[in-house]
Amino acid sequence: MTENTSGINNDEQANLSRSEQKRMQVLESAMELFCQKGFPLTSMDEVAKHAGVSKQTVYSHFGSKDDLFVAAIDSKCVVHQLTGDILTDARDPQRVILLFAKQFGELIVSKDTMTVFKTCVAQADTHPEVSKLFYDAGPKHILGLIRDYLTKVNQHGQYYFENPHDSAVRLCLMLFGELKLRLELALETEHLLLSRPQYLQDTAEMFLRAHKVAIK
Amino acid sequence: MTENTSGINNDEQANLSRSEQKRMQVLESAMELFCQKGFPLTSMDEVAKHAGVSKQTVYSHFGSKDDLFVAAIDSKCVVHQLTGDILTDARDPQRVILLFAKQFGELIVSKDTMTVFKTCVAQADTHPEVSKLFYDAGPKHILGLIRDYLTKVNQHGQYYFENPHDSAVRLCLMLFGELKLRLELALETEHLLLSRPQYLQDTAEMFLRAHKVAIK
DNA sequence: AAAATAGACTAGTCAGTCTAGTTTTATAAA
DNA sequence: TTTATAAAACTAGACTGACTAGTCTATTTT
Repeated sequence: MTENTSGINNDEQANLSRSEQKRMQVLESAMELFCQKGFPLTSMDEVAKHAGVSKQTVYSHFGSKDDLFVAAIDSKCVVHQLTGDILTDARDPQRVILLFAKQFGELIVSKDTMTVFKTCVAQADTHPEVSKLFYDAGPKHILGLIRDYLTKVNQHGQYYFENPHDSAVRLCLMLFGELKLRLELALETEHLLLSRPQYLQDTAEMFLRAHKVAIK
Repeated sequence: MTENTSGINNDEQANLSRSEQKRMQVLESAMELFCQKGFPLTSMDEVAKHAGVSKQTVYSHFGSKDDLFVAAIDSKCVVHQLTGDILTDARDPQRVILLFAKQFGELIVSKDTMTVFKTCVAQADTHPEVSKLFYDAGPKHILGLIRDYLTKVNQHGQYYFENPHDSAVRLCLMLFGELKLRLELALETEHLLLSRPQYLQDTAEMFLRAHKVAIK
């Protein structure tokens, strides 16, 4: 009979209903544990237990701990891709850059971003492919967006960015602030959180001031 | 016996001649291995072997692996303390900031600095005292130096830094450049090394431009 | 006598394999 | 439609082999 009311391939339905579901459970547990406790301190037994799955199932879906790690970080990166929809109006850089500063400034120090970043850095030597995934999905992507925006702003003569790429780098780095460094080092951050919005705004203004075209 | 041909203090020679010498060997090996392979992947047997010393000797000088780690990072930090002797002439910020940019820009991406930093970050959650040591000896120290310098520059009216501390943070972060991020992630850096001096100079100029007092 | 040595030893962890038995699902006959 | 059946996927848990922090002992050096 091979009954199938939908037009969708049999395999696809079958695989997603159980096998693929287990796969997802494993992947989600791996993301959580790898980012929470780090790669070396997370054991495969733990992942299996957390996913409510047997160890053999973990190994039948992902051949090794390394493979699982790569798959987990890859998923995390895909989830957090951000769009450049703010970076459009080239006629009003004051508003756009300030808005971007606020958004990026929060994103970069969010718990999720920090944990993925730290996990990638910690394993960079042993898992370069993971670093690459992260860099392309994160920094490279966002630098491209800003560089393109600054290039457009150049055409309106109000501001001038001689090297849009380098300017994009400088802007993003400044927006890290002390906060990011202290988060990386797991130091106390309470006193910085309050002044953070002001810091981000000041940074946006300082950035534009440095590139304002002289005489009006 | 206690023979001593030189005029140097007995204690110093005696203490340094065996026990302290072994201690130094262990400490130096620990610094090297912890920074090279990271804390979790360095075993005490390895440290002992690298130092040409027995395991028991390691344990008699440093009670545990954790103690040894703290001692090793502490030593590394002390060695790399940098002075603020460049940051003096408040009348010529162009020259001073450019000089600082070049020096700091190289220091921050040096192999030694990077490895210590990465090691501290990797162990920040499990060894917060190590993070503190690093932060105080490194970032905190240098930010203090620049903040004080910018405050002095303020008094000459040519440049104005409304918030010298935040300005110091922004300057240092910008000087990281793409290079530091790519080094953290162990990605290819060849193409950046060539343009690095220009990037540092542009950054110094951009920084000053943003704080130049308007009318002359 | 104090300090260093080699190396055995304990007790624990973990990646990955293997076994043996159970559940799910696809297929195809009744 | 129901039912039989075989393949595929999952399960618990034992097991191998390798590694590690830290202790202990017996011996040698200074």
